[in-house]
Amino acid sequence: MKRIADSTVRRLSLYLRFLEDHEARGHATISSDELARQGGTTSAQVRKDLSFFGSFGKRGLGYSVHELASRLREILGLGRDWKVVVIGAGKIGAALAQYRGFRERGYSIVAVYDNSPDKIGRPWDGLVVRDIAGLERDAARERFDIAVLAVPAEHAQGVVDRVVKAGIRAILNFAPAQLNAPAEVTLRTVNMAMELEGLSFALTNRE
Amino acid sequence: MKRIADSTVRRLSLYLRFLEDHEARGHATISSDELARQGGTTSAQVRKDLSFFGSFGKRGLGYSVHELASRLREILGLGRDWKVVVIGAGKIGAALAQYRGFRERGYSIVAVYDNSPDKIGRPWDGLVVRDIAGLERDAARERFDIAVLAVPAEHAQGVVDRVVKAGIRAILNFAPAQLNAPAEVTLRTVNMAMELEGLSFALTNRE
DNA sequence: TTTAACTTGTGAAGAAATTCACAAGCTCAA
DNA sequence: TTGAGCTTGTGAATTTCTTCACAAGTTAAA
Repeated sequence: MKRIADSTVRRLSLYLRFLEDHEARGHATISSDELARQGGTTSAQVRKDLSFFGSFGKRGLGYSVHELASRLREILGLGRDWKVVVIGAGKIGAALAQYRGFRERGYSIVAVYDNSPDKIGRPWDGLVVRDIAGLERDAARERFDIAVLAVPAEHAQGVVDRVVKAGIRAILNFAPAQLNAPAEVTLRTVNMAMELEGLSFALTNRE
Repeated sequence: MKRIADSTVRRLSLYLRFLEDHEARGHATISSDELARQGGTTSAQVRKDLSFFGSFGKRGLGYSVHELASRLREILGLGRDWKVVVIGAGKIGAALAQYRGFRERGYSIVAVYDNSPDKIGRPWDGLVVRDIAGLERDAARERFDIAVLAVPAEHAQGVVDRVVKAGIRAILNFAPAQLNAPAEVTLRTVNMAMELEGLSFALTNRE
């Protein structure tokens, strides 16, 4: 498959959100123009994004809301359940765990790890905090799909290395650190500092 | 000033992080190549990013770590304190509040708002949760710079409208919703669902 | 001083992403 | 069946972003 830009994938997520709204309201079809308006983009962009994956619309009519939503779910890998492990049983991990959209979309948090003796063994959102030392062993048996990192920046790279060794191939990192993983592992970082600095940059450099 | 791409600003944040490391280790100079290696980019990219703002290096030698860090802080608006309000006194807001890097970099959380009678008046990280109804009035007096939104998606647009009316011109949104704000307001959204779907997309569409 | 080894800053080239613009297909009403 | 009114899908054009490549400046050693 031709390489798909990250920006395209993000927009597909967005379109899916809108489609689900429309689905809930019982709308049968939607045009690229309507999707574009809601997503803050252009209709050509919407059609181009979709065109990488096939042609889902009907000329003159638009897209079947239900069918397009269904295709996007398939494209985004929402057709199955993903086993997510949270690494770091602190506040950030806890905030993530209570995020509704998580389970709703098929991401099930099946385990939580920490390295602190104070936390290991404690109950945590219906689970018990496990010792990070057992990650590789557990992963071999339980086949985790995605690791969410909510650990301090100074430990993040070490955790990534273990996660990779454990055979997990997708990582969502919340530590404010630049991390390296082999090419076959997908790593995304959400960095608060970067977002805030984007804002203060804009506030400072406004003409 | 020429419009600066978002991607450039994000990289500047990254470079600053590295420079601070090097500063702490007492390194006097650094080359674009070293910065690039750490940031996962190319030296040409580093130099190009910096060139939008001036020329800070010395040929044959590289950049003064201290001077470049200082210039980047200035560019990113880290020379002053920013007054941040958190809207939504739930778990996400709480997780944000305890994030160290926040205060360290000059972002001070000066107020927290909610609309729930259960929460209003309660202590919260050294503050007292305020009634969102008073936002506009408070903002006029206290001159808030940045609003961090940690409210349910269905309320997010309403809150944005109030925040804008209150004269705040930068918003960091954690609600999984596509929001609209006038052009003079900078709005960034961090959307967990989008990040996760980026991962499951990658896992699903790997050839 | 001279030379070798570096490194920056930046136009120009190249690649990637977005937008344009239009042929072609579909629907509906008459 | 015809025609008007929409809307898609997609090459081409355009814009934006990244990489190339090299002149010019700096350092240090001989």
